Amino acid sequence: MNLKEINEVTEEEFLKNYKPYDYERPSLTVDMILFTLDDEEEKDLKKVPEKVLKVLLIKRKNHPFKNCWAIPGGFVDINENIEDAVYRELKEETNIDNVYLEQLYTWGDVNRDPRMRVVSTSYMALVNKENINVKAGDDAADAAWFTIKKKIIKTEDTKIISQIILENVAEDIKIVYEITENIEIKGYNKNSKFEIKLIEGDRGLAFDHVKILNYSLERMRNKVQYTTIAFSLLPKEFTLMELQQVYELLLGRTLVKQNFRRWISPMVSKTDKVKSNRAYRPSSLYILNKSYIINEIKNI
Amino acid sequence: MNLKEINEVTEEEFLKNYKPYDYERPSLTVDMILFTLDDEEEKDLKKVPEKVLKVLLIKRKNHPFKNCWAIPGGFVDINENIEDAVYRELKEETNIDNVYLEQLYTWGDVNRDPRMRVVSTSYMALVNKENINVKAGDDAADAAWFTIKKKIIKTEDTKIISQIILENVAEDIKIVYEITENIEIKGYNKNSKFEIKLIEGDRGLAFDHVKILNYSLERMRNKVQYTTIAFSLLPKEFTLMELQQVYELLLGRTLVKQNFRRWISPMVSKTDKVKSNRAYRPSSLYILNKSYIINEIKNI
DNA sequence: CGAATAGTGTCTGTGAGACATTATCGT
DNA sequence: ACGATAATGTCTCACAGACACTATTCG
Repeated sequence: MNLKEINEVTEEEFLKNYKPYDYERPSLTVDMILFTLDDEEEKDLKKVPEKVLKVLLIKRKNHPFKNCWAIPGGFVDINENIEDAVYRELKEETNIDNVYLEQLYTWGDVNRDPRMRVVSTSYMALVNKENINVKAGDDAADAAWFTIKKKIIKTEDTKIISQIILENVAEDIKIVYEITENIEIKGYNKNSKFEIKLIEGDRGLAFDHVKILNYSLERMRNKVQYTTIAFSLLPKEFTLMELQQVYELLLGRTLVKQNFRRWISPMVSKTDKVKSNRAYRPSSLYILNKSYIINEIKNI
Repeated sequence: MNLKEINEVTEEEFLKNYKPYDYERPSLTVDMILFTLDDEEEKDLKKVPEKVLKVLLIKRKNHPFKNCWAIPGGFVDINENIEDAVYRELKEETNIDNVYLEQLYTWGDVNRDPRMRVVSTSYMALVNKENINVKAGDDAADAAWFTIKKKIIKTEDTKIISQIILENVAEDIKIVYEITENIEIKGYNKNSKFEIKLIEGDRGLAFDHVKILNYSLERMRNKVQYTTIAFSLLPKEFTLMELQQVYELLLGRTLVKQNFRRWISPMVSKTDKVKSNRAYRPSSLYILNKSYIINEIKNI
């Protein structure tokens, strides 16, 4: 044993005497982007109601961004895993329990929050509206589902201009953002910079929450193509037409009926129930074959 | 104006008087998983050298996990964006500058670090070894490239057993972990739990770094299929055989030559240079067409 | 010349896209 | 009967997989 080793402390001793340096640390929060599906009003009984995508927002009752709408979330406790925090917050603000929350991204810019340094890890879930029951949390004056749409306005080589439209008819709120995505090449990857501008609505969303919503829409559009998350938006039993509507909504393009059915057919099973409350031939209800949740599905 | 509104403070006043509550906060670090490609020794001039994937690890010179190998990284400063921190650390430990670092995941379990609560956001980059020059940072006694391989041992319905093998011949180190992935269904998503066991080597990697490496290998395998990141591992000019080797290595399966060439052909352009230092017909060097970096490529 | 890779040609089956047709419901 | 969707059928074209063959280099 040489001199150096004699002078060394063991890991046990080191940890016993360890005092964290007294430097400042960021606060850590979690955000949950909850998406759900809803039927648009349709009086004509001969037509299938259109589906719309909705996102859960809360109205902040405290400063900063008082009275602005925001993505629900909260602080992570020092003795709490991040995962546990997000499931706790989810349970506090809705009654949801058995949902899969997927970690999306961690937002760590210095000036995200005007109060202090706050780093936020965002999670996303797709839920069936019938299963949940939203209640406002501590920091929320109100909670409401907003329809969310992303419209592509213009695409160039390295620039994409789009709009994010958030709307709640009951509250009479419409918020429209214009998002300019500038694509840079860094090495062999693309790296986008976003410019965000509020173009309609009295006030925008709190913090950098538009950016987070935009990111989660993109992630969802990708995931929908090779997983079965789209099914989370529908009840256990659904018609193939409803399922197709969901895919069209999430992908942002129309699909040819028979081709969609051919693609989806190995994943679903027909039940002996039918849905028949409208002025056309009733359609069979289908369920998802469980094995397809585990294995990645073929690209649509 | 009602009584409530009279009593309200403005956001400006609120922020001026805001004192952060004195609760404990986690420390925040970044980890960088750097992958590169290397030729395996091949004396037979008639054969093309095999490619191996390598990952950069540093040897910790302080407690905890003193003398264990670890993923390079460091603390995020309170006045520093997370992104800036990871690029700063990258520059400090290597001389890399113009690489794209992709955020992977944020690890937030309470007991990740025996000293205190540390939350870590990990980033990944694929680099060409020729462009970089690794130097050990402050907390690192040493830095070295380890070959990394993931072998599937057994796959069942909801359980996958694999091994992660890390090796450095110069340092005479071989570390093997067995990873058992238990797949659960949560809603319409899969949710994996991992059991990790060191089965070869004097000591394992520091902290939860095997878990992070495992995650990044999976992410890379996915990304390789619809982006051009594989090209980051090669020099600007490469042969189609080298490129195929990279794809085979990252995907973990062999590809048929002509099919691979047909698939890759729209993405690359032949230069008028050739590579000819071995005992067989020289091969043309190719370059990637820049437009394919931006647009997503077709699935392989 | 031999042993290896470079590079091209081509057959085949699968499956996506598109279009067409019949069946069935409520009004 | 009408207007809508349900459900099935089928033609075509693109392309992935597989295999075969020739060309070229260095030792």
